[in-house]
Amino acid sequence: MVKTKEKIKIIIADDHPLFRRGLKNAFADTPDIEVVDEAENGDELLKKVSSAKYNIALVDVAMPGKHGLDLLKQLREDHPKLPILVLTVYPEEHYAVRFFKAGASGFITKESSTDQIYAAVRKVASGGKYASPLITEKLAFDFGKTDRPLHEGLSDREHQVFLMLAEGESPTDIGKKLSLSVKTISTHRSRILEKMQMKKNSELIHYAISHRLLQ
Amino acid sequence: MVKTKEKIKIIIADDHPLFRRGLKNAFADTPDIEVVDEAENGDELLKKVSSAKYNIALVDVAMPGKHGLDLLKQLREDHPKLPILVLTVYPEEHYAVRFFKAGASGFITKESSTDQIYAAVRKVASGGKYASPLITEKLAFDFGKTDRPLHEGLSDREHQVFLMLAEGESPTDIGKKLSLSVKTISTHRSRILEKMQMKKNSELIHYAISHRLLQ
DNA sequence: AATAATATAGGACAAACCCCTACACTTTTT
DNA sequence: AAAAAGTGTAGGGGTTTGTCCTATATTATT
Repeated sequence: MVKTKEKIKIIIADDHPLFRRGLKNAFADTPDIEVVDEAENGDELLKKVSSAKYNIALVDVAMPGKHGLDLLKQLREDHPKLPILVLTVYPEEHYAVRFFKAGASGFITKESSTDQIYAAVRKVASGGKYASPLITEKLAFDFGKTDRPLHEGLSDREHQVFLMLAEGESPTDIGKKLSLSVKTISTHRSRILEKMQMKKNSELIHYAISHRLLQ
Repeated sequence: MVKTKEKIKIIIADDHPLFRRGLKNAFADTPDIEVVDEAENGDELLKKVSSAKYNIALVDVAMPGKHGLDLLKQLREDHPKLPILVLTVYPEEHYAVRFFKAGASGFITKESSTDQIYAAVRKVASGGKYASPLITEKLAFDFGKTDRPLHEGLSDREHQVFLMLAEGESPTDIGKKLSLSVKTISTHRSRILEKMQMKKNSELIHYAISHRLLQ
């Protein structure tokens, strides 16, 4: 139907040379997608992207230098119209939401097959959003809920207990410090975990650290 | 000294299709190295390695199924003569020593350039050992054992349990995964805490995060 | 060969923890 | 105003962990 079709021009950003090579090679098989540039860290990506000749940025968010949400937000700010397809190594349903909220157009893991990646690129290039079925489900589930960070939904008492748990204090100690029964702390804990959609204290610790809620 | 140009036959094991593709593509450029097989997890690797003949196994040690030091040791046991070149995403200095002790012939990170990987493969194929300059330095440095990071004093098993605890896994789950009694995990935990001069699991988590030992 | 470290785990008991339930009180919603 | 939802508190009962001690087989180190 289309004769002179414009190729989708993408820039890939990943700190692993071999992974970039795999990507380039994979896209070499497609008639409609072309890797026109690459970057091996966030700063390089930001620099190259300013020349504005790409249709998509395919970005690993776990790179040295500027990375993660910071990188994503920066990209968004500098180039509001450039669609960003986020690549990640972890199956993190947890963070997918965050990335989408920060403006990503798609989210795929590195375990994905080439076909999945082609699909994601095409979808995103045409202005759509792409997420794996798993993540889509998760997003749908989350979308009734708060727009704010998870921990802001906690009550004052819960927040207080949350921080103490995140610091590794035992329910018993917390109970003593607050002159409450361990049972009470335990109940708070359950509600905290529920609100934050977590199952273990270790997740609270990770959350608190990554959100700089400690010290 | 080699006249007959036998190609070095390697099998690559990595769970990321695109990374495997990158590797294969990179070796397609070399006249003396050939990727003759691949595996996408540890068990598949063990199976394949027992049948066919390879000169080297190039193995990502962070795969689903059998992996890490366990995989390495198993490979070593089944095929004492097959040189194993370990690939990893982790910051090399933390783990290299452990892998060499377990019988790896070489150790490179996924950040390596193709040239470094070619060099490593050739070195290892000819019966040598390969380590990046950084690791070599580190090894030499550690020889005059100054104050080493706490976690390096752990035995392999302890290290493994340490990481699982740091990820927040419960003793019961760890026991199941490793087919060990909870008691054993508990004993390991005590020794880990003692060696690392800590008292609580939460400290392990903090340590692991701040030392980037978790993916 | 001797010694130390490692990997394994049992027993016994205590401490801690978790799930479920409950209830009073407050805030929000209808 | 009535109903619903949220918050702070805690008990009961069962499960999981931790502790301390002990033990044995296998490796490493000296």
